[in-house]
Amino acid sequence: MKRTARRRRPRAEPGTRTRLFAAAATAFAARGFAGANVDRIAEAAGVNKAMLYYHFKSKAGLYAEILRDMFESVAARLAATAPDSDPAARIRGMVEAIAREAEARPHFPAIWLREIAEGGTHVDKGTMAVIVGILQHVATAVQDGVAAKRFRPANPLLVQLGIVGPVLMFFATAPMRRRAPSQLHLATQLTTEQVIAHVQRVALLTLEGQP
Amino acid sequence: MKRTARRRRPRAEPGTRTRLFAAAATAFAARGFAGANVDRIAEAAGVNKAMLYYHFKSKAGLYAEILRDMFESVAARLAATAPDSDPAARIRGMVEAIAREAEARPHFPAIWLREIAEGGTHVDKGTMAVIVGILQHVATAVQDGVAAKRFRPANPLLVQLGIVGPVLMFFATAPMRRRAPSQLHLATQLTTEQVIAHVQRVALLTLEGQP
DNA sequence: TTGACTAAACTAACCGGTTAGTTATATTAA
DNA sequence: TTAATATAACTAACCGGTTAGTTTAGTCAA
Repeated sequence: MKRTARRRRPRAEPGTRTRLFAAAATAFAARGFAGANVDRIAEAAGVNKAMLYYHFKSKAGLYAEILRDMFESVAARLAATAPDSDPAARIRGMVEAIAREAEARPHFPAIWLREIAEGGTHVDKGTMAVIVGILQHVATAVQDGVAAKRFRPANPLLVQLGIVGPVLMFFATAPMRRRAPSQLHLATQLTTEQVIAHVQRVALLTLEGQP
Repeated sequence: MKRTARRRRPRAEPGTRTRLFAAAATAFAARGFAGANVDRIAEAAGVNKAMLYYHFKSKAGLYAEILRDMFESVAARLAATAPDSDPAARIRGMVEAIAREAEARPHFPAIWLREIAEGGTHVDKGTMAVIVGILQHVATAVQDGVAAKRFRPANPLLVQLGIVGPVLMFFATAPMRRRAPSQLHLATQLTTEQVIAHVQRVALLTLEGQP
């Protein structure tokens, strides 16, 4: 039995691969790698499941591609902020890169938090190199700032955590805060700009302030 | 619903229930709710799978118990720090409560990060109340500090994120850092005390410092 | 007797992944 | 011009294995 006229996919619509990618990113963010279901991903993308295996190697391969894509995008944002600018500007740039990425790709914070919880099990070597590069960006900014006597000595790891932690948590907890009891004013609307400004201020206060 | 009376027979080994609880917490932290496997949890606890369903309602019920237990423990730690102490001490107490909990129950940070990523899907009403109480502790400390003109006005959510984010991330990323390339000195040994001191300092610097 | 437990079989649903076959479009050979 | 062919994109149906959860039958100690 023929169905009613097979829909012609207009050029304007994103391709099957792109739609699968987006649907998978949403599913992985919401349910995790093990919790996400390839049948439902395909359904959400409006294609047959076999197409997922036509365009991607496997569920794990698709996930790995999403991971790499995420971090390469962050690295690209970082590269856009002049790497030779002064240390404080580089710290601010890091905060902004993470926050803008989280805004542009809503699946980014949740997937990243999950990957941390899982000990980076799905992070392949290439992706790990990208991540290391991103963190290195912060570490060298701190080092340069200390060398220029603009920053007081600080453990780079603590600075990284002080930036990535709050920013990721802010975006990742958004769905939860919406469900939280309203008596607690956790749901207060905060703009991305306010979060960026706050984390930038805290990071630099820590680095520039007195002990 | 009747809770089984906790009359444990004196035995050298920890009870079956306790071992199941511990094995499940480890599995849920490492693999997430969907990724964890009840057969393997039972095997890790050294008991038959049927015992899991004898002691707990279901996989979801077991997970919910672990969640509640985690947050009740944090709340208990917080309650131990005099709630009428000065605002700065209460902020410091929050940092310490989270960090000590993470140290005492290694599954705590990973499970909590996953639950955030999942939008609190598994958090029941009672557990949510405990969580709200914990966050409220920070919010009122900020309010009191502002009222006493010891703190400058600050969004409570940003203060909470600035404490919980870095501390959770520090402990949760530990397994990942161990696997990270050694050229990056991310694996530098930081003690819990150092992390506590740093996050306390940053939080109070933000609240007490000048704009 | 009863509560705590072992061992193992069982089920119904679900999962990731494969397969054989179909359709649309473009290319090429006569 | 047109018929044969190539190729990419697609589908329905299926497959073997795994999963949470149940059940049955029996052990053991207080």
